[in-house]
Formats: sequence, structure tokens, C-alpha cells
Amino acid sequence: MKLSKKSEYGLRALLELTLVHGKMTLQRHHIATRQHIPIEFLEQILLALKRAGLLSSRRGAKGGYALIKSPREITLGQVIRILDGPLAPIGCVSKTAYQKCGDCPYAEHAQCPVQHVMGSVRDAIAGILDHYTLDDFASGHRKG
Amino acid sequence: MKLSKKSEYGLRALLELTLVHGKMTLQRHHIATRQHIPIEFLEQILLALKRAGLLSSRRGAKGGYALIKSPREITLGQVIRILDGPLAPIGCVSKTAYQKCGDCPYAEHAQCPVQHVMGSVRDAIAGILDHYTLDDFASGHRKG
DNA sequence: TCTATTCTTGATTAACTCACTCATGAATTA
DNA sequence: TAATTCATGAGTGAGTTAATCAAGAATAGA
Repeated sequence: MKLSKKSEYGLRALLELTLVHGKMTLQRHHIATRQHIPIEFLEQILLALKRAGLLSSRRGAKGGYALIKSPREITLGQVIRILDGPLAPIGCVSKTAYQKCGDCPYAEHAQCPVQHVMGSVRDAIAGILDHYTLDDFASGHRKG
Repeated sequence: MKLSKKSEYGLRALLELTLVHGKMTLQRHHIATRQHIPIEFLEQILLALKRAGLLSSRRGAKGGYALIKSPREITLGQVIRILDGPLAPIGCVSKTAYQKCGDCPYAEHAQCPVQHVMGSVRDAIAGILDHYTLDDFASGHRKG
């Protein structure tokens, strides 16, 4: 049930970008220095977030990265799905990337007890992360 | 945020043992066949659960495995912690295996936003898995 | 245009974990 | 004593994680 370094770094990078949103862009080395992230690894992460449509970037002197959308429109769930894949603990209960389990003897007719519990775990995780925006994240407050 | 095959198999094996609890023991090949689990891998899992005090075993002809405790006293949270380690998505919010994060710029004084959200994710996961017993699991019903 | 700066792409890597598999040994029953 | 079953520890191949490296393309300013 682990969050990867990739996602953790990604969230911390987005936090920096959220704090300056609307005011300025940030270069990778600024983000890397402030958040103690290895710069080349950070790059991969920022590019993945760019490809997913969350960030814009400019090359060259005075280049940098910026949030494209409002921090209120981006949830942590979205970010983690981009960087780590589905939130569900097991493929057969994922709503964004369902995969039926090959070896489960209960198969698809879903009397599977594992599927049942893990379904509620998935809902609990997604219930939090899909309602927690970058804005909430930056202000450090929880949403009701 | 994934559940390993090891834990999944472990839960399915315990399900079989729960169904016959108090009545008989089961041999690894029975469990393996019924639940489609590779037998040598299953063995490792059963032994880990034995070492953790959940199962008893007997060798030789008529040997087998059995639950030591009542299925009402064993939670899925316990099982997954034995086989997969802590439930928490990140070490610094684990209650059973806390580890402070080395590179986080917010360090221990816990104004860390990542720590904050992941803390609630941990609580949500543990809230479900630590209250869901093998008994609930076998009856396929959720606890209120 | 030239140069320095910065993002972009793709390849490569070491270390680790996952999901087994194998070989050998020890206990139990018949 | 022979067959059966659990017990232990080592080994393995594939895949993932967390980077690292090298070379290229866009931009700004001189």
C-alpha cells in the first residue's frame, strides 16, 4: 500500500508551483533545491505532468514550468494516478483501470470476498484523494 | 497503493482455513488447489502466518494447517501487516512502523502537507482493515 | 548571429522487490 | 522402514524504482 517517491516528489513539486500560481514560473533547479529532489528525476516527473496536461513549460533562458489549471481543479488523486497508476489496491476493484483477476476462483461474478473488502478500501482512498485539491494541499487544511 | 499477491493469497488461504475452523485441518495442496495458488509460494505464506502466531501446523501423514485463534480475533489489517508490512502509504505516517522521512524539507515538526493527507489515507485504510475480521471476511459481509 | 541557458528526448543503470522455484531436511503415520 | 507432509534456506528471472547520462532543440540577450 505504498506511495512511490515519484508521486511524493511530484506532489511536493506541485506544491511549489501552487504557491506561485498566477505570479511566476519556476525552473526545475529551484524546485529541486527547495524540495530536495534529485534534479534529473524531477525532470521526468515534471514532463509526465506536462504531458498529462497539468503544466506548461518554456525552454531557454527565463524558461520554467507553471500550472496550467487552477489549483482548485487539480486533485491529488489525479496526480497520483498519473505518476503511480490506479489508486485501487487490486485491479479488479479499480474504477479508472479495471482489470479482471486471472487466478481468482471467484472470477467475475463477484462473490469474491477479497474484491469486496478491497472495494471499500479503494473507495475510502479515492474518497479522500479525489476531493483533496492542490489548493487544499497548499493551505494544509482538510476539506470537510 | 497495491496489495501484493502474497497478501492476496494469504487472505484467500485464511479464508479456506476459516471455513473449516474447529472442524478439521487443511493441507497445503488442498488450499493451493481450491484457491489456485502456486504450492511452494503458498508454503512460504503459511509459514509466515504460523511464525506470526496465527496458525498451527503438523508434519507428516495427516498433517496440515489450522487457525490457532478465533476468526473473530484476526483482522485483515493484521494479516496484511504480517505479509506486506505497514498499511501506511508512507513511513512517516505509520503507527505500527513509523520512520521519519530523510529528504522531506518539512522534517519532523510535521507541517508537511504530504504527511497530513497521507495520515488521513492511512487512517481510512486502517479504519477498514483493522475492523474487518476473518469472520466478516468469510461471511462476505461488511461490519457497520 | 553567437552564446548561454533551459527544457526535451531517449537510453542506460544499479539496486531492489515480487513471485515464484528448488533442494534438502525433519517430523509423523502406517 | 517407507511414504507423506511440513520446514528451512537458498536461488532465480522478470519487472519496478529511482535515478543518471548524453545529446538535441528552443529561447533570450549580447
